[in-house]
Amino acid sequence: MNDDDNHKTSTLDLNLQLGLGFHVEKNVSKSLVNSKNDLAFELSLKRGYADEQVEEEDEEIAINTTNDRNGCTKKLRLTKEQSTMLEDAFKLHNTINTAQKRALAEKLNLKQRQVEVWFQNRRARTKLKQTEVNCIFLKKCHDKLSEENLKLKRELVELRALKVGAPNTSQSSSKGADWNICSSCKKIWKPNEEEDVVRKSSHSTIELD
DNA sequence: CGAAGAACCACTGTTACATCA
DNA sequence: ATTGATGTAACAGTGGTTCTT
Repeated sequence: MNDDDNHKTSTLDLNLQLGLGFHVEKNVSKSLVNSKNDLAFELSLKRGYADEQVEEEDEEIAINTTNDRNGCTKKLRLTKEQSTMLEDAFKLHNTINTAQKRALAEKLNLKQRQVEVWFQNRRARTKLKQTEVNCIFLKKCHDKLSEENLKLKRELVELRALKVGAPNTSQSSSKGADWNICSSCKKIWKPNEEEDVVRKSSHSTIELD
């Protein structure tokens, strides 16, 4: 690592510590990388050469994965410190650009790929959590509206009962009280005059839902 | 200028492993 | 010591965007 690299890393580290690097947009971050003699670095970054270079560097640093007998990568948990710092970075910005990824990976002794995967998984977890919160919220709304709807239907029944029970109507006052709310299906129904109470399937109803 | 292909990135779903009760 | 549940690191597949030819 040359002096320019050290300068770049220390600048980025400072940004990470101060939370500056995650407040800027992607292109602005690129201009940060682009400072001074970093034009060549940016060009190589654009062409993907930088990643190859970093991959080689990654092999030199300690990582949280080991190989088992079959050569498969074994998953090891991130340390508390690594998780905390990743969380802090995520709080500032839930996506990272290449430079930030590189700086974080270097700082945490991880591969860039690990940092990238961590952010992907973290975003997925956040989204899942938010979906759950939204579901709970919508369910509460639904329950509240259902309750309100039921209340309004009951009011309607009462008003109809009053209307049919009022003087100068052609119907008898007792008929208004015939409207019922089925406790199981929550339908408002009016049994036919000759209908058996048990034969609820044929009653005239008002849908509540 | 538009089309095709490459490279990159983010997202989603899945798998495999670590940890805990 | 064993087992099932849970959390999560890692991966594969896919689609969108950007750049190059």
